[in-house]
Amino acid sequence: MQRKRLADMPCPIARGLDRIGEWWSLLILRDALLGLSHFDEFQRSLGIAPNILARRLRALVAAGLLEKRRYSARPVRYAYIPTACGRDLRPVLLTLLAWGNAHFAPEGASIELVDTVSGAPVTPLLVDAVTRAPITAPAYALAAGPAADAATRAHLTARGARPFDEPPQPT
Amino acid sequence: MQRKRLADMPCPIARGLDRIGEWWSLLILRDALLGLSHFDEFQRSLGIAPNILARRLRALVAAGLLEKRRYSARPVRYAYIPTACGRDLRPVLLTLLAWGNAHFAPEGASIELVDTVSGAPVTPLLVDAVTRAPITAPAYALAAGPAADAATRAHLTARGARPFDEPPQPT
DNA sequence: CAGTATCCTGTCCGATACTG
DNA sequence: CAGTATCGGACAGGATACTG
Repeated sequence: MQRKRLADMPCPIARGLDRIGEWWSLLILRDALLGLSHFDEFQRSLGIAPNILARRLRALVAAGLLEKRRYSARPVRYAYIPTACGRDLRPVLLTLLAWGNAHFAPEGASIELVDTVSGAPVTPLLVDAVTRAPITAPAYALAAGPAADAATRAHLTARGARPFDEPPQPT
Repeated sequence: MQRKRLADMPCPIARGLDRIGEWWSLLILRDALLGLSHFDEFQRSLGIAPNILARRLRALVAAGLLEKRRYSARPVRYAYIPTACGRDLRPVLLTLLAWGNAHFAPEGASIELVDTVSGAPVTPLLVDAVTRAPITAPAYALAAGPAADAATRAHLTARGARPFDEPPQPT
């Protein structure tokens, strides 16, 4: 067993990672969400070897994040379009982008999220979809869900529904 | 060149990926944000080999996501605490968690985000931090920032500030 | 243009044994 | 308990050549 099966873990983060764990996958998805759909568009944009790109595209299609759609009969040509599942990854990409800009772009952002009307840069914020309250500790926490197994339940409750990131207490 | 240097790419997503690209990293961060801090806590929680855990912890400390803090003098013992940068990863983890629950948990969620007061499950939503408007296409888009190089700028403007995920047009 | 077919290398990771 | 030291296997990824 070279690699533990991420998809078998109960944690939804691990399950998600199983689909996008290879570091090309998210970059391909990023480009696909930007509107790229043809093989050579990805290739030029990413500078990726063709065999690797083919492999990753196949995996993403198999994982249900991309859809292979024929757009030309002769010669046979396929476009790779994000599925609903793939499009739902957008918030993940955007938070990741914000994080990268905040911490690893000392010279300023090279790509940023903007309001298309005003053109002004936008800071994304994660809130409760219902109350619109920012999701911060300790008002929100991770807890065992209905399908949690005993181990997961014990793991979470042992820590008393820890808020998931409260400031570390000084030791 | 066996692997392109993710950190050298202009895209903030790629830069971020460079820090958390190995699939253990996010799981370790997840546990660290849940409050785990000792070597054997991570080891038990993840079922990871000790040498790998040591390597990943070292990398995470080097990347500035974790801080190594001595909590015992004899024997010398260290705790691994998320830094501010590591804590800022929380929204990424939470959106990833929501995505995993939405798409890869057919039997229901095993771990979910809850309101600590009511105990009710919470759906996270990404909004504009200022206006609190949900970030959806085409009102928001990715655009070249102040530090964008010519290639990046061309790449983005060539598509006319594509909304980053508008529904694929039927072909 | 859109891939496929080979070959190769790096390294992530697992297993295990060992140490202060 | 908190790691380090070795060893080996699997595979992601790179380079390149080739095909309809």
